[in-house]
Amino acid sequence: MNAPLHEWNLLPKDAIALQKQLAKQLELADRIDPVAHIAGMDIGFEDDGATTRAAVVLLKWDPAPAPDLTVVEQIVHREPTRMPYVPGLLSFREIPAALGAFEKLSIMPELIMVDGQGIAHPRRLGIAAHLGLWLDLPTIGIAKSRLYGKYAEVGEARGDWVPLRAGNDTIGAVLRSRAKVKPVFVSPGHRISLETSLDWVMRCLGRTKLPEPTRLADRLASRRGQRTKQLQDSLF
DNA sequence: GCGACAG
DNA sequence: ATCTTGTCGC
Repeated sequence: MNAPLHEWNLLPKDAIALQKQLAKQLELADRIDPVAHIAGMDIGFEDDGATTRAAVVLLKWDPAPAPDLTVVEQIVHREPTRMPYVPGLLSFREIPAALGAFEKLSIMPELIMVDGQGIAHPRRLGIAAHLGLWLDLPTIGIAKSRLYGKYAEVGEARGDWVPLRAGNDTIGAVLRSRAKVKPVFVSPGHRISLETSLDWVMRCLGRTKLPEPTRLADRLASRRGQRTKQLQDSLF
């Protein structure tokens, strides 16, 4: 599964054409193996953007006796940044480093939660969808802000959600993952439906806005998250 | 033509 | 995304 450079270093027009082709291969019906492990993935940058830092956190999922998630592995993988950020083409900038991190994982998960959009994208190929296709694994996109789609106001209670739509299609959901806090944008990536995506996000929610897999990956990928963790650890 | 625009 | 302390609120 080595990623040839030509697959990622594309001119915008070619990247856009490729997205349209790949989107046709997405499966939006559930095709998920029994879930034993869930991974969270996020990207951060260092050296003023010169280095891309991919973080993957692997959690063990225990449904009984009480739903529980336990961290079993954490990977941080660094690579030189190869593309600038272009709205709509995020996956070409971040996936290469993400793949490097997944290759270092000793166990592959049955489900991946990605920081970013799934199909809630102008060409239905957000980073979660693109990664799901490449790894051939179920993926869910959980973004902290909107890239594409229209939506009505969401209720204030935790668990309330409204559809995120584009034309006549529902491409995701705007979910109030925590009472009175800005909602998150959930959209299926690959091999999963929106309903199941929402179920998993709710099941992985602690008392924070982001579900555990993405929250932990976020912390591992970001500078401030590392500093905060070290500070907390030093306080025992 | 004028905004909007994941991370 | 990143630069960054304290501070307001549940």
